[in-house]
Amino acid sequence: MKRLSRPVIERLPRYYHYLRELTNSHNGETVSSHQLAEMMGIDDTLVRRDLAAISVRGQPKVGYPAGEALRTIRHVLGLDERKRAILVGAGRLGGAIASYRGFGDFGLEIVAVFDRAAGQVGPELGGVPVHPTEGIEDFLAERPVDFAILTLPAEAAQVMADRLFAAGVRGLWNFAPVALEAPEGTIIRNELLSSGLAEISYRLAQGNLLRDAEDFS
Amino acid sequence: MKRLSRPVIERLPRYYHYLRELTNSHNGETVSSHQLAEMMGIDDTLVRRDLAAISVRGQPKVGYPAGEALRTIRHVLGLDERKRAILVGAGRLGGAIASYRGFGDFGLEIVAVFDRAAGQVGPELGGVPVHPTEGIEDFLAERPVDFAILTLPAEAAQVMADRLFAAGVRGLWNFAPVALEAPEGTIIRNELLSSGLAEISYRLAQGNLLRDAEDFS
DNA sequence: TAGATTGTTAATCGATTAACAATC
DNA sequence: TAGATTGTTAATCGATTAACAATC
Repeated sequence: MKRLSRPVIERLPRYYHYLRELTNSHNGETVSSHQLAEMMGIDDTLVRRDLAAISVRGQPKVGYPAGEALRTIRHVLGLDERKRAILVGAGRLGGAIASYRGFGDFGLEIVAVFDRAAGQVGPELGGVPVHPTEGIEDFLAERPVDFAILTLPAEAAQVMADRLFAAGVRGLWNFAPVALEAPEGTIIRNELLSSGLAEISYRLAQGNLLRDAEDFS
Repeated sequence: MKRLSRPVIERLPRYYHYLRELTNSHNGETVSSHQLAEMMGIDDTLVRRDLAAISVRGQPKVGYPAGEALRTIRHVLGLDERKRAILVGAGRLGGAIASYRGFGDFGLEIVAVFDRAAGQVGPELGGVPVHPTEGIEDFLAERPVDFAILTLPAEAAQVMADRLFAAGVRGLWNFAPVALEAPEGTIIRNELLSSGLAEISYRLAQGNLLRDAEDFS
């Protein structure tokens, strides 16, 4: 398969979301590009183009097979592969992520939590064992992971990121409110939640309260 | 000022972030488009274009005034205006957001937290008073807010969103893992955290570990 | 068959980048 | 002045949408 463009990659989880809704409400054997387009707030040509890009074929006059589309998206995004991760920083946000069960559907398995003050956190967080930060390197040497989730304060984030990459971590899902640098050959996704707040602020300030198709991100 | 395009709006918080770093490390009186471009991982022409769009003028041979650029972005994004919000859903994620102080720099003031089981949460969360959900309408009638932050489970989210909009809320910052519908004339931003996970999953699956300028979102 | 819907090519649109003149 | 950097116009690039033929 050709490498997908960024816009397509960003739409796939949304297709996935809506297709799941459709297939749950058992009237969802097939779905037309028009239906999906309406749910997504985009043009139906774009839906057909996206589905073609991941080789989901429809039938004229009938539509697309919803279940197959769902499975294909799962596969293309790699959601059907287990991804082992550690979480660093057992603050409130870290606790929320460690406890949230929904990521399991996306193949995520958090195998350990690390915190400077592990003792104060307790032996487990969201059912995951908590260890002191010092032990990260040893842990990773024995049990490598696919990526790390970073939920530390801004000040501590870059240092920890460097440490993690040095210890062989290949990817980082960063929730610290700072844009982190990653070395060549690794992947990083910075979730700057304040960007969302900035957008809301801008739109409120503009008095631009009209909702458009782009409200989903 | 002309209405800004979505890509520009998404870059402004990042400029803001880097400009703040620069001005903190006191060698930051002026900054060149080249410097900013490097930090952002984008072309320097784009930086000049963006700054021009918000009427920040530079001086040939010198660069752009960092402090002024910072203030202008604050103003354009409306970060210098106080935004009053309520937070609905005092789970772990809600607690993390209510407790996080950094949003204050963006003008956010969370004035109340609501939860179905307010009694179990306690009288305060992150220093904000906690009330039972039943009281939302009365509260908003007396003390209107600019928007609401939603940190509920997926099942409860749409019903609560409808309730909030009916009670006159004009904007919604939604962290529930579901894309919510908003009525005409209101704004909504859905933070689907699982989209970030999907992207990481895809990139790991592709073995595409090369970091590019797009790693920031 | 007629009608609906897919699949794809061509046109459009918008954002980014290249080129370069203006300017301090 | 010479050189560096801005500001802007033109070119390019990529994504979306329009048009429409193919097809069940």
